[in-house]
Amino acid sequence: MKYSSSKENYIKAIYHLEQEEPVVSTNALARQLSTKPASVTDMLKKLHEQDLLEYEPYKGVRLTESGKTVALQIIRKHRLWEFFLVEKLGFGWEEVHEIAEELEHISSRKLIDRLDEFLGKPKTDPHGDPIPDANGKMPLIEKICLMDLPTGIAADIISVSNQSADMLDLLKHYSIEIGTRLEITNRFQFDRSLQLIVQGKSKITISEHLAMHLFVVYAKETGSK
Amino acid sequence: MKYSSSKENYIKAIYHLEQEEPVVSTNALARQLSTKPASVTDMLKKLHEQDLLEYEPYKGVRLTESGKTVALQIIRKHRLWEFFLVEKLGFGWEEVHEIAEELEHISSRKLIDRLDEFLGKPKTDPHGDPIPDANGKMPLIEKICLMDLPTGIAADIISVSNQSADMLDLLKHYSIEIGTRLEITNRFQFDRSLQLIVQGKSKITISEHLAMHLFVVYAKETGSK
DNA sequence: GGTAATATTTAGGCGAATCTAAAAAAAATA
DNA sequence: TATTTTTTTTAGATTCGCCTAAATATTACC
Repeated sequence: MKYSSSKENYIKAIYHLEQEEPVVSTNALARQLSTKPASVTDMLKKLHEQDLLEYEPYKGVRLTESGKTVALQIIRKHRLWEFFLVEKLGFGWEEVHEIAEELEHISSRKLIDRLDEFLGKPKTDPHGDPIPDANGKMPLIEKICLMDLPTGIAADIISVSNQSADMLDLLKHYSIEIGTRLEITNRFQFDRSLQLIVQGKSKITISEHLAMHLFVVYAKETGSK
Repeated sequence: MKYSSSKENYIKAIYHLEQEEPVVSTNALARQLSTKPASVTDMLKKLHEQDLLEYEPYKGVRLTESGKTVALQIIRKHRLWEFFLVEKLGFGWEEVHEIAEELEHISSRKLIDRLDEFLGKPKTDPHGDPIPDANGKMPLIEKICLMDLPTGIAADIISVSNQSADMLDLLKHYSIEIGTRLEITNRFQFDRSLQLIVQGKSKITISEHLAMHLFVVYAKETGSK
C-alpha cells in the first residue's frame, strides 16, 4: 500500500508523539506538523478510514498495528538515509535531517533493503537512534544514560554517536569500544554521572555527557531462561 | 527556486521532446506525460508565467534559457541517481529508471553535488546517457556509431553501457578499454559496421551492435587552435 | 477556397490538502 | 454545579493538478 507524503508525515508524527503519551491529541499533532487543528481533524478521518489509526471524535488517536507498521517503515527509511548521508557523503549529523525528510518518502522497498545492505545493516543512525529492521523490529538499543539503574543487566556497546577525536580519545582512556560489555552499578544524582563495570572487571565513572553518546544493546541472557 | 514534482516532470518532458523537434506540441506532451491535452494547457500557462517557457496559444512551446537550466539539473539528478543505484546498490540498469523518477525530485543541491563526488563524477549513466555537470553542461559524449564519419577527429572511450561478461570479452579481444583512443576511418553501409584505428596503431572493424555500446568523448585538440 | 479532420483551449468540476471562522464538546474552575 | 476556557470539529473556501465535454483555432484535403 502506498500513501501520500502528507499522510506519511502524519503517521510518523503520531508514532513519535505516542512515545510520550499513550493517546495523541489533535492540538499536539497540529503543533508537531506546523499545521492547523482543523486540517488535522480532516486528515485523521481519512487515516481512520484506511484503518491506520483508532479515532473517535474528541478522543484523540492511536495508531493501529497496521499504522505502526507503516510508521516503522518510514522511520527505517529516514534513519538509513541519514546514515548514508553522513557515512557515505560526508554530511555533518546536524544537517541531514531535512534531506532525509524528503528521502524517506521514496517508495521502493527494494531500494531501501539494498541501501540497508550497502550500508552494512547499521543498528543506529548518526544521532544514535535505532533503525528498525526490514520487518519493522527495533533493535533493543538505548542510550546508556537512559537505562534503568538497578538492573544488573549487562549491555554491550553497539555504537557511538559521535566520532570526534576527543570522543575517541576519551573512550580509549576508559577502554571502551564497540562490543565492550558494561554494567551500571550507580547513578550519582548530583551530576547524573554513571558508575559502570567494564568487561566485568574495572570500575569506572563517566559523565552524563559521555553517557548520552553511548548506545547499548541488552546482552543476551546467559543461560537461564 | 523550487518547483513541484509535477512541474519538474513537464519541464523534463519538454526538454526531451525538444531534442526531436524545435517546438513541442500540446498533444506530444500529453502523450509523453500520460495525461490529457487540457491538463497540459493548464500547466503550460503556469510555467509560462514563471518564465520557464515561451508559450503562445496554439503555437506550441519551447523552454527558455531558465527552463533549460532547470531541465538539466533534473536530468543531472536523474542520471546520477541511476548511476548510484547500479554501481553502488547493484541494481540492473533496466530497473533503475522508475526509482530515479522519484529520486530526481529531491531538492537539496548539496546532496546532489556530494553524490556526484562520491560516485567519482561519472560522465554517463548506466544507459550511457551523458550526465550534465554542476553547471548544467553536457559532456561531449556520443555513441561512437553516431559520430560523423569523415572527421578524422580522435575520440576517447569514456564508458561502456554494458558490463556483461560477453561484452568485456569482446572488448578485450579488440584491446579496447576506458581511455582508449579511437579514430573512425570508414562505415560499411551494408551492416553499418565501423572501421577504427585503435590507439593510433591497429586497424579493426566492429559491428554496429558493439558500436552502439561504446561512448566516446571528443579528444582535446592536440596543439593547434 | 471551403469543408472536414485534427489540435488546442476554455469552461466547469473533482479530490487532496490546506486554511479561517464559527459551532460544539470537553475540561477546568469558581 | 454553572460558567468560563480550551480543545476539537464542522462548514465553507482556496490552490494544485488533474479530468470531461464543449468551443474554437489550425491544418489538411477535395
